[in-house]
Amino acid sequence: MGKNPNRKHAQILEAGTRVIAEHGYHQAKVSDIAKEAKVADGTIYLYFNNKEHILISIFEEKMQEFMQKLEIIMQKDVSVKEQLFDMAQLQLDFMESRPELATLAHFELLQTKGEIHDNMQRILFPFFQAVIDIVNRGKEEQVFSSSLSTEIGRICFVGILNEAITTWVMEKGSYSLAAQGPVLAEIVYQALQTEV
Amino acid sequence: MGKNPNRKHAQILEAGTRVIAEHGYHQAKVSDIAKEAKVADGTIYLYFNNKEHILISIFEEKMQEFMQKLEIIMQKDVSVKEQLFDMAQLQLDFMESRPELATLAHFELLQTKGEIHDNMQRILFPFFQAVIDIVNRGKEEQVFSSSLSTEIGRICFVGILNEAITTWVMEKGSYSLAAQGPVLAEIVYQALQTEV
Amino acid sequence: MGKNPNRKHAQILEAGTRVIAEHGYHQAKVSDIAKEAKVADGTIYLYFNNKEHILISIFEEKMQEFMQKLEIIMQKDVSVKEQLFDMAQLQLDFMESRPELATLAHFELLQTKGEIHDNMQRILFPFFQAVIDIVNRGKEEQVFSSSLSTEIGRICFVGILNEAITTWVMEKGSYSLAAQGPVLAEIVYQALQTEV
Amino acid sequence: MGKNPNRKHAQILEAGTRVIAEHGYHQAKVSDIAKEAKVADGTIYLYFNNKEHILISIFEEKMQEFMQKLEIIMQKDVSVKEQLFDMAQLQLDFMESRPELATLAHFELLQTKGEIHDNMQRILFPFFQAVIDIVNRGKEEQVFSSSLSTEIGRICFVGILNEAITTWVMEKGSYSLAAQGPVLAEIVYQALQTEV
DNA sequence: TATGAATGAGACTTCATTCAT
DNA sequence: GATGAATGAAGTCTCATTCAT
Repeated sequence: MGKNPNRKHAQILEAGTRVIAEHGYHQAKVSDIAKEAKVADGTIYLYFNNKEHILISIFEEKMQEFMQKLEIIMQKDVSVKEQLFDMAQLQLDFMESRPELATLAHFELLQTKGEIHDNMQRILFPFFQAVIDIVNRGKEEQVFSSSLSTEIGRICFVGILNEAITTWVMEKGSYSLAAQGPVLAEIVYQALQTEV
Repeated sequence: MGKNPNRKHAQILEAGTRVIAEHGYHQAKVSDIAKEAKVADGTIYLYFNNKEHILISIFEEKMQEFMQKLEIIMQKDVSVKEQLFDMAQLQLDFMESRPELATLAHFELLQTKGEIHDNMQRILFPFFQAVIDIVNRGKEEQVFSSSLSTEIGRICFVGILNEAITTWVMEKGSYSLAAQGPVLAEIVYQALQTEV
Repeated sequence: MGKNPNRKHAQILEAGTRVIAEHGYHQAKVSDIAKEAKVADGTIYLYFNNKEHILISIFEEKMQEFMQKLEIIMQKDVSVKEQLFDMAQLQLDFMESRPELATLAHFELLQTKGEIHDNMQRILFPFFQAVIDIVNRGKEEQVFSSSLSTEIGRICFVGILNEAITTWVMEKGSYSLAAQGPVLAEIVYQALQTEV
Repeated sequence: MGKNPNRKHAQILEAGTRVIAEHGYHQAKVSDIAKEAKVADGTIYLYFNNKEHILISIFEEKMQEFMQKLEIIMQKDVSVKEQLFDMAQLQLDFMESRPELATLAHFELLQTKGEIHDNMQRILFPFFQAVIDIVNRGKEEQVFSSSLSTEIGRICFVGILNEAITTWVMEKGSYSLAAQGPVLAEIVYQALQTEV
């Protein structure tokens, strides 16, 4: 009665997310993850090559889920403004419902080299690309300033939302992150119109 | 030849900055820092209680230096716009001239608990306060939207500059960060006028 | 399709011989032997008590096969010289056709205590006895020196052939071992005539 | 008062020799060696890169000692017979005074691949070369048969002495190994005269 | 002050063995 | 009998910290 065949895989991933989010990657012991997942230490290694692989897998899986939702938004035939608002809202909603992920998401910033870094970059790439796409579309449709480089546009979008999420994490989710969506989106929308 | 009495203290701090910036805090070995500082392993512990304290001291010292420069700007009797531009420029200039610090600066994001986190928050607090002050002044002088909360204003400023710095670090400083100052400041300035 | 009832037993033994000969006993994983034998890990334990017993069983079985051939030679009514030549040739032929066994055969040297050692000694005993018998017969028939102890005689025979086999294993069987039979036997025959 | 600077190095090597000889390399735990050497586990790693390196170092050091004695014999201006007798006697004397080494010496036979094997081969090479030299000299001086290949000659010498040593180890040194020197040397001397 | 050899707790990972199916 | 997922004990190695000199 092993239930779902990869039930254990999911259990470990969930446990890993909780433990790493709480203690940080380096403080998180594999045996803690095992205990949290209610499996033996060795069982971890039936599903993951090593500790690093757990972290990367968590990130990859969550990001996949996020990207699926993002792609639906990206394919909608709506105005730039509406799309940008939807994107921002999605990001905040997603993080609010998975606060551990919000904590993990900043991990890559630290890893300026090594396998973890490379994988994080790889995994984040499609998201960055989506932001670049919406900025470019806005510039083409002349709702955004053509005097701003696309990269600077991406920095605005990502930076404002990231800082909002980080702040919320620091405050341990004591208020609604999602409720800030419209305001933050409006600010980004206005920022991208800056003529320089 | 001991020169200055706390010559060693400075040596260790500089060495620590380089080693931690290169490998990350957890990968940095105390013995590596000692070697880089050209002192014995044990000497480190004459100046610092433990490894954590090296990190905190680095951060504290650099931030002190930064805050001194920032205070000069804050006390100037100039327009809100000029002050905000000066603040942004200072931050970018400072980071470009100390790329290791830029790398370290994001460390606190990871530490959601523990002594490091608490100290980082304490050290960053005066800077955040300065940003809050300029936002408030702008709102009072009605150059910024009064419909934006001050905290959201702070998020805009900090988020956009942080992301610009992070991106520059990731690209290993392959372009001039300081040169982006005017554009980024202009964007922040515009963003803060958003009516919601 | 179970064919022979102890078909699996033989499969595992053959697989064990290959895997242990290739990697050595300690490096050989039970799961590798299972994979090579195309059975499940757990199946191994239906036929063998533990990993050690696989090794002992391999040795025992191969030695049994060898001893059957040796006994035929021992019962032939031929001269001491002919019998000694036949014995040497058999040993080399046998090893050349089972190079994995040659590798395993030296294992006992390592185990100066423990269950493996005791079993190896037990298994090798009949072979040593056969060598002792031929030496004794030679001494009785006065073709070998009576001034040599039988044990020293045994050491000559076993030592020379063993070293020849070991060398051949080290050279990864790049030449014919069996072809050295007549020369090596001649040397042993002469050595056993040494008066001291 | 650290006494000799590499006192610890020697302590660990001696402890390693004892522990590995008793339990075998794979059964010997690094922590056992540390305990036997009366140092902390971590101290081992100040002097050796890893467990393998301990084994190789033991072998290398003992072999160096042996080779120094052997070289003295090799340079004496004596007859082939006398030199061969001296070589055999040295080997037996050396092993009898270091029974642990005798146990270790056979280890290389097992390691048909890997770093240990390569190092053992490298370390044993000079000894094999010395045996080859004496065999060649005997052939040149026509005291040994010219119809025997040098390699076969080496096999005789090494094989007979090895088996004598192994047997003595198995019997746990219950008799004098060195006392067998003259007899064994005589046998080897005679064996090398075999015409084929 | 300064040194750096020594410590030893603790982490990750492996793998022989078990047992529910 | 057969399976193979799961177990968990055990071992190697690291590195922050100490302390005798």
